[in-house]
Amino acid sequence: MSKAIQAVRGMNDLLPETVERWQLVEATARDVLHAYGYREIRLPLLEKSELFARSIGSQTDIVEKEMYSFEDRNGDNLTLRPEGTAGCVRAGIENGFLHNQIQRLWYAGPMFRHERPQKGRYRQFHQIGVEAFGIDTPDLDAELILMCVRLWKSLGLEGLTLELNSLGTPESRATYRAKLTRFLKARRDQLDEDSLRRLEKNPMRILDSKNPAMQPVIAEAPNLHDHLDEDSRTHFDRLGEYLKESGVAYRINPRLVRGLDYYTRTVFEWTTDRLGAQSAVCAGGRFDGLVEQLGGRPAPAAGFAIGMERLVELLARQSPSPSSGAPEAYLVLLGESAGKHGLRLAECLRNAGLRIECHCGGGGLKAQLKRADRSRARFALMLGDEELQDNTVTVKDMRGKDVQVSVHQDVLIDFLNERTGRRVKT
RNA sequence: GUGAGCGUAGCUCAGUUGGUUAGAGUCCCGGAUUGUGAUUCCGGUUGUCGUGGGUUCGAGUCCCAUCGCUCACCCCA
Repeated sequence: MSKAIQAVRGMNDLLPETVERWQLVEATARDVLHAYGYREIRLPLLEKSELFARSIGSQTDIVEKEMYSFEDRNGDNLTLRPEGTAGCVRAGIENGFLHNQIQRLWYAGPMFRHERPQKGRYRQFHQIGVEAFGIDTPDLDAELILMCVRLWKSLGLEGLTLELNSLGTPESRATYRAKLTRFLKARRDQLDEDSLRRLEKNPMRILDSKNPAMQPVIAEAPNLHDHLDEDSRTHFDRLGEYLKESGVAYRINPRLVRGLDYYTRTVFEWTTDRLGAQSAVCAGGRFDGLVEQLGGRPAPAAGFAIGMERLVELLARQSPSPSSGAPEAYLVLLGESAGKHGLRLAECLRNAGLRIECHCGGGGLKAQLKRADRSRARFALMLGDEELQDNTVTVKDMRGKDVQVSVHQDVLIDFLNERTGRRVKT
């Protein structure tokens, strides 16, 4: 045996058992999003590297050290997308559908970040992203959150907490940031190593520190909310009213800081305490300046992204795995002539919409029934010399009590439809 | 990028103070009167003990390096 090749670190295979749960989440999400008038958009995995530097921010960790960037054969600097918003905005500007218009869009797919893998964090991970353009009022912010609530409910998800904050406008944020930096610099000696590093690059992150020793300093630090501009404050208050009106519980977290530079005003995060350190399952906010920043006519926008791996993991630990996709019946074929007849019979059943797994490779009845069992099929259909003589099939219920009946091939479809409850027989 | 823990059969793991040909369960294959699965019983296949070096008469076990995995920090969905 030659040496086996391993998958790239942090890039996982999703095996069939897992995929079934993913498909359930994807289908549910699609239905919910469509219920709000959001339309799917499909975007490239590769973009010019500059797009991310200009949107996410050149000083952010994502752009500075986590992107999969390379030069292609033309010498263009390209990057595997680390998130979806930038590409979506780029596509909107390029295709002209943001120009003075309202758009509600969603997409799903893999994102790539070169981080150290740990629970809930992988180098290839998947997001469902939602973006709405052209609306600057907080009713949109509320709609996005209500959409999340509906999705959690549809999936039967429990234990998620909504955290809310407002970052204000770029101007009010800059003022606050300067004030915070002055405050922290005066207390340099009380800051830990991480915070000293963040002091220059992203001082607001210090407020989010997990280090207990930092808490006294953080408690005294100036509050972002006291520095919000008038419009941002009204916007935030109105969002709160909408949510109360809709019965959505939330917690205001003035320390909630998003890591991407383009966020303005509303930011939110759905978190759980059941997934270890990577607790954010869904997060988003407003990015009113991004369209203009990327070269489009100014247009307000807001959106969020769901971390699929985290959501699926959360779902997995609270409900047993769904068993969709199992065939309705497994066709057991005994002998040469049954083999020939069997392929035709299987096609016939599939024409009627049934999922049929047909035995291949010969073998005795015992071995074939064993496979029938493992296929998760409800029924085993046995076809041998005896059945061929009188045009019947022996139908064995693999899941119920040991019931076995002989059914004429002419009425087999009706029989199976009725027994599997696929359709009510007329 | 930093730290900690762990690498023994396809999978889950055991393996005494270093001491013969390295074990269990599971999975897979076959059998228990010819065409009846899942349950039970019997039999069988499966290992460069992650990799490379060192210590030793002798290393799965001790030491060093390296690779990989996991979790946490950081970061974020």
